[in-house]
Amino acid sequence: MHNGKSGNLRKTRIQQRNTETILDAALQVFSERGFRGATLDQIADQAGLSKPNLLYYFKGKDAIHAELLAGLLDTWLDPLRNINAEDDPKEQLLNYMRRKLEMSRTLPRESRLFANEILQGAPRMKDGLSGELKTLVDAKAALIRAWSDQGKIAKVDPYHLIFSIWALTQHYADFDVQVRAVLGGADPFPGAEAFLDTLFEKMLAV
Amino acid sequence: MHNGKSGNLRKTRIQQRNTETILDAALQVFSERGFRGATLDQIADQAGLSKPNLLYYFKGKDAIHAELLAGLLDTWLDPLRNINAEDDPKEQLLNYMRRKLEMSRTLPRESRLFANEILQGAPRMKDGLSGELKTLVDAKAALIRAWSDQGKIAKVDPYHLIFSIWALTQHYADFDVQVRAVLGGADPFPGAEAFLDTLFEKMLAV
DNA sequence: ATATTGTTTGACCAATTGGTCAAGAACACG
DNA sequence: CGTGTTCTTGACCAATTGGTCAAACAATAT
Repeated sequence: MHNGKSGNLRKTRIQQRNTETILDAALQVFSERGFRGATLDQIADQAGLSKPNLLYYFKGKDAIHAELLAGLLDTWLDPLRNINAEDDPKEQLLNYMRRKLEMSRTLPRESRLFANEILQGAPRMKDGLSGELKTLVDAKAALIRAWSDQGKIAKVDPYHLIFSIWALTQHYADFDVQVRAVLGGADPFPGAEAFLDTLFEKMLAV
Repeated sequence: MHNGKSGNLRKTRIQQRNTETILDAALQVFSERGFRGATLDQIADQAGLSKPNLLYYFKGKDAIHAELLAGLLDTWLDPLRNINAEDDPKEQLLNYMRRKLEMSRTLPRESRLFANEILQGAPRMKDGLSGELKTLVDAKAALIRAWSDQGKIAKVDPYHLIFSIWALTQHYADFDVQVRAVLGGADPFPGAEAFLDTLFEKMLAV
């Protein structure tokens, strides 16, 4: 029986293993070629399976892509959720930045998958952006604004502060080729962390 | 006679007009769908020409894309070239940031074309990155480092400073959909300019 | 063992798409 | 005008690619 996109309650060991293999292969290929640039043959190749076998586990190219995107926004926003009214403001914002930078280092494929989707106008994620994303950012921006007003951090536009964290950290995953070309191939992350630490210290200091 | 990619010494008025129309249409389509996501039919449509007519002026899809990329890196790096040893350091860096932000506002298609190319691993631009780009950045980074050492600006890693300018400004063009979704559709640029001005003031202050 | 269910694939389609070509339409110019 | 050149396009190809299907091949349960 064809079970397609239904939850992750896979029946057999084989199903579990193969869906994981396929999703990992698809993440690889989609992230480096974009949705339309990726072919089922490439994904099948990368997964070490035949194309019809791929389509035994997923209804189609769109379904694979959709499943990858489904969890992505959530994963991506998770660090932002941890920001709360109780803990130290500056420390939390620095930590958020650090976690995002860490994600660029350890999950570059996910970052590029996301970047590809946004670059193309987010045709399969628009809802998530103006719904889940906006709601969460609005809430955290209000919190940051309060900190600003109370003099706990410098006066900054909370929205652009959040954008700057996204831009600065994701840049190292999304523009990796360019960064490494300029640095002559050296690992950018140690330098990036030091730079961003100092930068955000200065930005937020009252 | 087929004149293809040869310089821009077009013969007739018609050739001049049509090559321009095609390149503009191609910029539009490539920037919003990526190289492989774009089709000749879409470009022809956008240009108001037939597909064979497109191919009368350009040798193929690659040739159109190549011609667009050819000038792009140059245009993109132009503001950086203006940084010199004579004028005021902080003022120049602020100006560079402002010009890059301005380019994100007025040339978002070019920014996205560039982003697309880098995201895919820069298959058609690698040489430019490790050649022209690296050389220029190395030179300007040395200059910035000197300013740092002389106490004319704060102590900052010049490479990551440059990366931060790219990341922060291009983000508003490349992630436009996301930014506008969060802001509820409002124009991000006025706020961005104010935010980035303050940010770079603080970053560079001795 | 054997029937049942789950998995895999070679052989095929139909649609899309980059590109060709010959012939017609528009244009330049003596 | 007339004629050679430039421009334009409808009709086609061949290759790629997302997707199907029946038949073969494993696993598992009884």
